[in-house]
Amino acid sequence: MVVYAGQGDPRRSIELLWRKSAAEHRPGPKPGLSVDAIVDAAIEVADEQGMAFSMRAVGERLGRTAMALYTYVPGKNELVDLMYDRAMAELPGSYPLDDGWRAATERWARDMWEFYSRHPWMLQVSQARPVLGPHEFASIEALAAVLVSTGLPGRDLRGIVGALTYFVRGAAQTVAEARAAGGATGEADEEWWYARSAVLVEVEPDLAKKFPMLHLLENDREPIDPELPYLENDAVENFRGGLKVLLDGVEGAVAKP
Amino acid sequence: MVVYAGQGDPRRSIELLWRKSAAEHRPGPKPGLSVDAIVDAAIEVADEQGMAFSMRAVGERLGRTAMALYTYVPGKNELVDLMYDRAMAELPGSYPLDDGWRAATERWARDMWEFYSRHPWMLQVSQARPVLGPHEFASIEALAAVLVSTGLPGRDLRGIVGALTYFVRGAAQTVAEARAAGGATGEADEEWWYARSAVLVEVEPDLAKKFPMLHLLENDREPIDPELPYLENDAVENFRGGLKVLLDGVEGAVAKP
DNA sequence: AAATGATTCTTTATGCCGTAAAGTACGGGA
DNA sequence: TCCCGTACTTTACGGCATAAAGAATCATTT
Repeated sequence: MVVYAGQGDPRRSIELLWRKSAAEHRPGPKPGLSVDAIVDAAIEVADEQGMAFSMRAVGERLGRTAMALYTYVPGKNELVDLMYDRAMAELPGSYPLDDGWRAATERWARDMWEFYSRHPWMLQVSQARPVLGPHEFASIEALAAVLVSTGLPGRDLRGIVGALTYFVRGAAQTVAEARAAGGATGEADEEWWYARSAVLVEVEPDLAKKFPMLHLLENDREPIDPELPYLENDAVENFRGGLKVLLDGVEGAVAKP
Repeated sequence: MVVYAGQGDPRRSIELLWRKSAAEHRPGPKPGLSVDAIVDAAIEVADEQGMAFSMRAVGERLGRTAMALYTYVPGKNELVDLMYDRAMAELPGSYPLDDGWRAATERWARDMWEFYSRHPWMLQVSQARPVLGPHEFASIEALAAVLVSTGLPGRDLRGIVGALTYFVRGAAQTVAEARAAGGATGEADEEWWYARSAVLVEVEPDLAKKFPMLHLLENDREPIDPELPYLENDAVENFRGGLKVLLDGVEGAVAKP
């Protein structure tokens, strides 16, 4: 399930994100919950069960029914926006530039990678439209500050920010989904590959001859961390290699204006 | 909704993908449908309604109930795998290298961009594990052939393939989801921004001062195609700029081994 | 002190979804 | 002609988000 940002009433959504609600409440029972408590609980549930968590599950974790949440939050979409921005608060607001923009950008990429490992459901929140919460702004600001220090004009930087963001998200998504798929079926990567490659050669014996370039791509594979499962090793290797190429490209732009 | 590849019975799934089912059917009524007819109908529905299409909707398009599909296809997951591989058949199996690998790669990127525009639901099929269908293989083979021609070793190429793929998918996702979100609510980008920026300045008047680097990023914006909505122009600009930087990085690797 | 009415939270219900299970109608082989 | 596997429908189940209505609570007004 992909969740699209900001579809409800704009005023209500943004005031919730920036916590600008009037805190007064006179009559009636005292509120036993709060937006923050709900958001935190929802993040916990999503970390465990993925984006397909249910309002029931969040309510249960708080000892309430699903409908109780609707007192504090207009709906699931808005709750996801709040979760998104709340999680972003974990990310650094700035990166030291002592070792130059490249080291800082690498640091940013690693932080993002680990962040998405902790909160894989974040990768399923649509990027089409920003959530417009305070921590989302802060997180983009941190990367922007690093890249502005290259001296490149905004026109170039926008493409670079996009490329870096897409790249990190894509790489993180691959491992996240591998873990989710493996976790869901309890099937490790090795078993998965074993079962399928057996059928594959049976069904298409000339696979290697039909797609020779693919086989060339598989050369020189060196295990990085034998503790990690197959696909994760792949992903880590690809992440490092891809990031290097990307940053080389940026370096080229910085050198020759 | 994100759909994970290959979770069912491996033999059944792969034989379906490669269309290796025994075609004999003796007793009983003649089949009125076929796997291909179902897959084509499902793609049509998904093109219109996105990945959250329902089995009922696909059945209706074929004049059947949802359950009729289960005679041909084990479940929705397997159907999505089939749709994925079927759609991939639209992509070229090879790219001419007459103008060099860079021109060919740019062509590939543009093809992918347009492909994802036609079939945005493809972006929601998990990339963690390959579908292992014939057209998926062919499509990766095409890009691999282009990149192998650079002479770079497989170790480098895997990272580059990843970076290119993540980048194109990410860029395409941004427009695809913008269109989907706009289409769902009938809200154009301009209106969306207008409503939200008004509330935003009201809620946080010092936004520009709090995030100064973000504002630097917004410099020098030039409209590319005034026909396109706001966010799509952005996306096209970012796509071109990001791809340039990425390919510059590859060029650096090719020049200096 | 009692009544009012806003507020929290639960209960119930609606209409989606994928798909399991059971039933019906068809038609080739014995 | 009967048999039985096949194509397809009907019905049903459990799960989802959430609308609507009711119960319980408590600051404020009378």
